[in-house]
Amino acid sequence: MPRSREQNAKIREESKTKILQKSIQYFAKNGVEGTKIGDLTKGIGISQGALYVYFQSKEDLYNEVLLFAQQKIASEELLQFAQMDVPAIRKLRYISDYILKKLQEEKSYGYHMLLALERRARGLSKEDDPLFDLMKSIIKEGQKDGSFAKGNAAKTAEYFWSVVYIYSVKKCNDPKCELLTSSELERVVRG
Amino acid sequence: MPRSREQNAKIREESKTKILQKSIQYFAKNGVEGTKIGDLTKGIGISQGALYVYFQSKEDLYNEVLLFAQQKIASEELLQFAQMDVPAIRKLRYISDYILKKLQEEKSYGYHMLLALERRARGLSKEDDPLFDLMKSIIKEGQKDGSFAKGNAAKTAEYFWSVVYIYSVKKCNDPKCELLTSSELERVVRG
Amino acid sequence: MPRSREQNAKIREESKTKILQKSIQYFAKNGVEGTKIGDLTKGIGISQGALYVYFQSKEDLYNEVLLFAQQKIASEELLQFAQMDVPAIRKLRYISDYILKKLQEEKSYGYHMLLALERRARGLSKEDDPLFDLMKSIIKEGQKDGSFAKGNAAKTAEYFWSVVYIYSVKKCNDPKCELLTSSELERVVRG
Amino acid sequence: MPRSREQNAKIREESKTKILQKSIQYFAKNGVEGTKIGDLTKGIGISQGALYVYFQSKEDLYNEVLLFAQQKIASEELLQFAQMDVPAIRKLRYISDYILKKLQEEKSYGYHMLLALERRARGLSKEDDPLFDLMKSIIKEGQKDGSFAKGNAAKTAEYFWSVVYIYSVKKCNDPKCELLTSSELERVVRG
DNA sequence: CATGAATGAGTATTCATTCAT
DNA sequence: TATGAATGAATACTCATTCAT
Repeated sequence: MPRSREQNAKIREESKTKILQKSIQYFAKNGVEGTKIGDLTKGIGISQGALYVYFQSKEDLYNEVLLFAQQKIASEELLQFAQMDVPAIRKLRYISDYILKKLQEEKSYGYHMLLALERRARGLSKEDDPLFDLMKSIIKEGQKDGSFAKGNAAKTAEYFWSVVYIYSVKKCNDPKCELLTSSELERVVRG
Repeated sequence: MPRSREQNAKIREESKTKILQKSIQYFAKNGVEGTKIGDLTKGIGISQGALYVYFQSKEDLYNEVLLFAQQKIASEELLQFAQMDVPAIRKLRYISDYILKKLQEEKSYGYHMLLALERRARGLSKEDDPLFDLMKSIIKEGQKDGSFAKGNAAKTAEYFWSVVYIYSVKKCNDPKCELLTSSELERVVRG
Repeated sequence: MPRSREQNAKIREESKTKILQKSIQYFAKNGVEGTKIGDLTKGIGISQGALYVYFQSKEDLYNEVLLFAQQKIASEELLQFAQMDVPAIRKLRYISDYILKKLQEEKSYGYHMLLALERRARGLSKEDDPLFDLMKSIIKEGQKDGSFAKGNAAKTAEYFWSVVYIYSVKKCNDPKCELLTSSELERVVRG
Repeated sequence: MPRSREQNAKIREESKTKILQKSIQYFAKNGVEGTKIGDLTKGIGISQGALYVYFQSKEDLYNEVLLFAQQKIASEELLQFAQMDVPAIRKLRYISDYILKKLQEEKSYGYHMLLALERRARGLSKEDDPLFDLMKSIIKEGQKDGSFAKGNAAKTAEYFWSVVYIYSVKKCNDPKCELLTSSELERVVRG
């Protein structure tokens, strides 16, 4: 009895997700050029051919991995902090605490964050994205109530996430490295 | 009639420096894995063989390029600011102004800075280096006179240079990107 | 549907053996340095990449080829002559006849013999090997019954195989060259 | 004052001889393909360019080295033994003693002998040469007086020199290896 | 003639991708 | 779909030879 169309789609989706999930650490640690398909598939536990069933090319896989990481990060509680009914300065603290705690505790969180921020932090993309918008709106709010430094909110948001990015990179390369404290991280916003 | 020993030494020195100098932008833009020896030598205007007269391997070249960039940055006026007879806060300002102005004006300064900071910023090296020591001593001084935020000076110095690094990366990938202002950069130190 | 594990193992085994088998003549004729991977793979009828699926490097392939040739030679009837219930002098004659006949008739036998003896004959190895042990024991036996010249049996065995080696080389380079007769070859042992 | 034509010729000859002399060990140890011009010239203590003043190519140098080695060996006392007024068996002994003693005592004698015999021993040349003729005539003489085994004298001479060749190779690769004794060597002739 | 830096064709090796099973 | 052997274009590196000085 052949599988139904839905079952097939589900299985396909699961396989694809498994590959994306496990690819993240390779791209995070070694970049696109530094990641070898042979190592990757061996690490994942699939054949090289299987990869090309789900992805057209290494480049394609990498792009999907970036999207996957962005969605993972954005689907976290992170975005919910923006809607809490507390002053901007508290929101910022919740976010900083959350990120730094996760970076400290979950190795994979660093990989996700690194890849989620990669293109923007390196100046390769200016596209809108939820993380950026989140921080921008909090900064505007905080500037209005006087608790944050004046200045271009978009620029400051980018500053904030750039710092998060570079510390994700550090943590990814050296898991024992010391992270910033929340108040250190917040300096870039609060001035 | 052969060239004199000095002539040869000079030719060798010049060739090696030319290679190092011109390699910087390739490694800064593309990293080690992304830099192809064929492109590199074509860009420099030498044969592939010539490269291997001076460097044992691509990896070797890359390491020498990193050192070269570090020395270039450290040989700038940058280190002299530390010895000026002004308060720490003024030294910091001179340094911030200097770096941001150079990053803005000279494309190659970004390449040098990026490579000079690369290993440390990515958590791949903890070795002492002049830039790091410079900032650490200024921070200690500023903490003593109360103008900078308290905290581990080494950690704060690393924070500062990490920000300089990531903005060098941005500038390298997108020459038109907007840089931080000095006071924005200084936030990570002043709190 | 993927091949079964056994099918793959068989394919691998066959491919590897095919490469080893066909490489022999290249290394026998041209040595390691004189053998070009491009020529070799073209001659075998495979891509260059395929070679590196089975062997780590040219050096590695060469070493495996040496072993393969040794095993091939040692798996021949050659070793069985030692156990026959005849005097040493007859064993020696059987062996001499066998080797010289095969050298004469099968071009590939010369390649195998050449490579099997290569390292020992050139003074690059003193390891025990079946051919050497075979001859040593026959020599000891023949010395005991007085039919062979006195002297260090190991040294005499090496002498014998050295002569076989150099005539294999000759035959490999000049297929029309005249070989020794058995009694000429046996002189080194019989005195 | 420019040098006279003769002086120039003499200097040229000396330089060339020096190169030939010192090249021998490289070709003896590593063969043509295994000998790198860079190593060779460095070892000799001349520039790479200088080599091409005297020799057209590596191949050319190698051929001249072979000739040089042959002449060196043939200019030794070796050839004089043939004219001594003693039985063939004594001549053979003188020659065997002489060769084995020189091989034992002078490392460079092995290199010369190896190269002098190289092409013939490997079946790459059938040209007449003095060593070969020397042995052939002694063998014929010994066969006439009944002290040597019957058979084709040319073939036996080749056999003799092949053994000398392979033991030169051994000695060259492993200077501590044990050589044959004269009577062992003579077996191939005496039967 | 001598030097040694430079060349570039040649060579070994890698790796993303394909394809028969 | 899944496998992994095979491909071949790309890549790093070598080395005999040339040439300006």
